[in-house]
Amino acid sequence: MLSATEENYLKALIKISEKNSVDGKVGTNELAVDLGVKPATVNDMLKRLKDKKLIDYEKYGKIKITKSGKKSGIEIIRRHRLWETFLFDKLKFTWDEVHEVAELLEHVNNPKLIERLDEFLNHPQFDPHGDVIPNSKGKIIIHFKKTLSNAKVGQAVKMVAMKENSDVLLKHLFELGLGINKTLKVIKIQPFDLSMNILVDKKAITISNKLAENIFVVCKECKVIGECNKKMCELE
Amino acid sequence: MLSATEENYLKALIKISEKNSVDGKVGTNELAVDLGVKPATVNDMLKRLKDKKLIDYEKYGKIKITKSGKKSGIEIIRRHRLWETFLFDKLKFTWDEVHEVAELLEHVNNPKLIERLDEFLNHPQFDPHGDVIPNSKGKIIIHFKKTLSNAKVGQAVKMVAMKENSDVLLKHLFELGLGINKTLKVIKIQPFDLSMNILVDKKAITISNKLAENIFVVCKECKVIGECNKKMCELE
DNA sequence: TATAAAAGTTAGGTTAATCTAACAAAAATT
DNA sequence: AATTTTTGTTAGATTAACCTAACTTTTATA
Ligand SMILES: [Mn+2]
Ligand SMILES: [Mn+2]
Ligand SMILES: [Mn+2]
Ligand SMILES: [Mn+2]
Repeated sequence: MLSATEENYLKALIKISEKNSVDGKVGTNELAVDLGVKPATVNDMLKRLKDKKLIDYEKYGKIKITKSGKKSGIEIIRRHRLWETFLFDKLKFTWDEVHEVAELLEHVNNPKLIERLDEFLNHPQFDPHGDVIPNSKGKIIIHFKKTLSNAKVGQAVKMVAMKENSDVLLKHLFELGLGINKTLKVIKIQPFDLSMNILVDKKAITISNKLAENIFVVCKECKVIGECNKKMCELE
Repeated sequence: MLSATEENYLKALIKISEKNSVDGKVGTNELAVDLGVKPATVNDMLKRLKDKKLIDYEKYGKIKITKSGKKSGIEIIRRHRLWETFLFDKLKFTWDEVHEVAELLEHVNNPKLIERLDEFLNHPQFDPHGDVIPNSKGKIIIHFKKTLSNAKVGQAVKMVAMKENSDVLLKHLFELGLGINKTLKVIKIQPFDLSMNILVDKKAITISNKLAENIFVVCKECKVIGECNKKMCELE
């Protein structure tokens, strides 16, 4: 059994090692900054995590999460993102409110709860920020995401994520009636500035090329999103 | 801010003092047994709870929860019962599975979460065990519950709770198609053994007087359940 | 009422998670 | 290569929540 604190270390380790994509190794100070604690505190915890075989680590060396550590960590990320989806879809929290509450809910460890929640939410693939929700086997489906600016006239695409999570972008999208999982159909592209006329919820709107470059989409017809731009998808 | 442990002490205190209805005072050992810890541990915590003005307590004296302690405690009970309702109504957990998970979820302290959950569940008044859910002001609507055995021929009543929560009773009710919030109409009462013919979901069933004495009901017509057997309610 | 039983307290110890302050090793810069 | 900066470790404290063992007070009962 993992404590909430240990769970947070694993999440942080996964997040940072994804950023440090060279070798996926992480430093003590880096972890301390991310978790908002002192390096001495991290050092203590590293010993416990090593004992539990959740990390590989030698004194003065770099930290590397183990297979087992990653498995647990991904499970926490799954819980976090499912709760975010619940809060957004069902309880009508806004995009920027969900994270804080999910930070608490993610530590409630009951497998049946998470499976039932997943079912209740209709096995969502993305959380409200467009991040992929790992499946119940801990597998993260890799999405070959393209931006809306790659879509062609006449094409229908599904919005799956945003390039950044800033408030200005979010508010802008909200005002335009855009959001995760919405279906967009490209009506026209202006050759001059590449701005697009698109159809959302039967309403025609115009969006700039700059905005289109910040919206990740997948081909509407693709059932298996992970295989999107391989065979049938028209997005390039 | 209260820790999960402190919250559990307040819940236990409210539960036990309701049972010790003479003066509502509780002893150290009693609390220890209920919480599954040693009396010495309780003694430690009593000092902390007293410092936080959540209990009144003098050395070798009895423990009495304060106004403020009760307010917090009822808030936890509200969360617990709302989560139980969520698990039962939305995630299709069974009656006997919800408590364990709600024990964890109840400690997630976010007011907006609870208000939204309450809304999402349509402001339920009872949890899946028939216990009253305190409202957002911490008020517990007092129900003048009567057992089904008090109902008269021709009367329609709503099932609100069970006298006990045993598995045998639950299974029996389930097999008969009975459950919380179901509307029951009394068709006939056998003078010999007081067994009842009742209508549930348009189906006629027969139940023994013993069972009828274990089912709490309120008059179907009463909007304000708390005022049930005062004015309009036919139940006596 | 004296004594035994029950209830409650205290002292001293443990563990997880945090801290500060001092120190040591590794890396970067001159 | 020497020095400085950055990074990481250790020692020693603290706090909440638990424990055991010994002790004290209250209550019950012979
Ligand atoms: Mn988040
Ligand atoms: Mn967290
Ligand atoms: Mn319960
Ligand atoms: Mn609890």
